[in-house]
Amino acid sequence: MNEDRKVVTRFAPSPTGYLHVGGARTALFNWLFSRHHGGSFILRIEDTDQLRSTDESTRAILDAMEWLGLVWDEGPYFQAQRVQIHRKMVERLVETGRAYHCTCTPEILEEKRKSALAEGRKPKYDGTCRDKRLPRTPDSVVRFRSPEVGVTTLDDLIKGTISFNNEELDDLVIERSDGFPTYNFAVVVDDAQMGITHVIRGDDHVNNTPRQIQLYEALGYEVPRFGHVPMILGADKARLSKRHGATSVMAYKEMGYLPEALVNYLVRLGWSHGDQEIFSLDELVDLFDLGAVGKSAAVFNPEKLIWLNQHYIKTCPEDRLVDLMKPFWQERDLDTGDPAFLRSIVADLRPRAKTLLEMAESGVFYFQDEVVYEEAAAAQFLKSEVAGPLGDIAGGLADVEDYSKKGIEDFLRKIAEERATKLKHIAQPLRVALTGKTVSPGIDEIMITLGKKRVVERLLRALAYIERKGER
RNA sequence: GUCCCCAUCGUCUAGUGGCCUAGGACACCGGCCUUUCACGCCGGUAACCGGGGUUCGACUCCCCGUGGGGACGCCA
Repeated sequence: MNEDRKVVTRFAPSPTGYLHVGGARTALFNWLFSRHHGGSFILRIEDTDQLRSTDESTRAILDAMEWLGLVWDEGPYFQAQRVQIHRKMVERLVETGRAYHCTCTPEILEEKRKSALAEGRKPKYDGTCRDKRLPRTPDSVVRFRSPEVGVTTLDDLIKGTISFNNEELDDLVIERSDGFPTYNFAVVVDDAQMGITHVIRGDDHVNNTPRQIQLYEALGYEVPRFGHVPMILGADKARLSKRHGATSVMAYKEMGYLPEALVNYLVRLGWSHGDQEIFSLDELVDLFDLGAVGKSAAVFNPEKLIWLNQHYIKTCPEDRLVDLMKPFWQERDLDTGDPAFLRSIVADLRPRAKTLLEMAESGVFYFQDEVVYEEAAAAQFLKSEVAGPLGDIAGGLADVEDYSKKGIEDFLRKIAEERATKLKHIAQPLRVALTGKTVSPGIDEIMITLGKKRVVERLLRALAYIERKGER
């Protein structure tokens, strides 16, 4: 093929479910490849399976693509709307003798398949109708007349050269009895007519490729370059599926992952650039190429994704992080109306959060003036002996002029000293009084974020709680 | 079963015949910091699937085995 032609790639999902992480990685590689080479990227929905395709799935896939930032230059095109074109091309093959009508029933075919498997043979169409020159009938399908001898060679951009003996390949169906083209045919016609120069897809398609190459040739099309990316496996090395955990891209959004974390994680599953782990999208566009994609399957490792997510939470611009967090708190009916308050909360929470969801949950106490005490925390720390120091804090806070981390720490240390105890002994009770929990951001950070007024209110509530408990 | 692909720490990977006493990252284990939890910092455990070749020299090249994955649909 002409090497100086502009690169055109595509992602062609079938709308039979959500976008899963494997598909997302394929889309990402296509997107990066075209961007890197200054080409364009097309989205095509392969909906020729009328039974399983749904509009909801299409919508879900588009949403996920957008969330990941994989914007397409053309499309989405819908394959089912192109059936007239496909039929015309099928007709052309029939006319030239490269395809023929077949009336074998699915039942008979299935039987033959089973017995072939049982006898240890490779199941192949036996060519019953190949030379019968049958006319089209309501139940007939169209099969491609594939060469019986010779070798078809694939020069894969990732896997290298792969050869197939043509005798391994049988006469595949290219048009179903319902008049719709099958995948292997439609994909060839569409890729060729849309000018796709590089077909980058999962390596579960390797075995389809020689058939497709034969179709390109029979149709008189230029054969594109292929790059087959290895599969993503679960922890047990089996193909990644729901039983390994979340596989839907949008599920990761809901679990509080940042799109850049998922993108960074997925790109490193199979691709690398020396020892570098963190990549911005711009860097990826600059650095990505198929030559650095590995040949072997990779195990999906949620731990590393979490680490990346944590990294991106730590480095995300504050305003954006606040915007990302809002929906998580609004979902919990919390008041997100005070921008300064939110910014401060987010600043407290972000260094210790793995996901936005976790961040949202751990920050709920900021919004609740009536702090809910965890039972064990209250039992251990809200006891009568801490009423003294907590009372001192509540009473003395108004006079603290330097209400900063430093000033607050000095103030608390002074109270500890006066009470002849150590800061650590009053820190936990104070933490429980302010948050209801034993684990939280730093006391000083919380006090600044909450402000003196709320801190005093919470302390008074805690003192009342201690008193009530003492009476029982 | 047949065909196709793959094979470096538990995981993701660097490595393209001498730079390897095999590097980085996640996870894990210690230590430091400390008002909890994290963050951070410092340190540690841990791998070239096996066997034959080729070569002065193999993680790197070839063959065989083994293991894993994929395909074998009127699904894509």
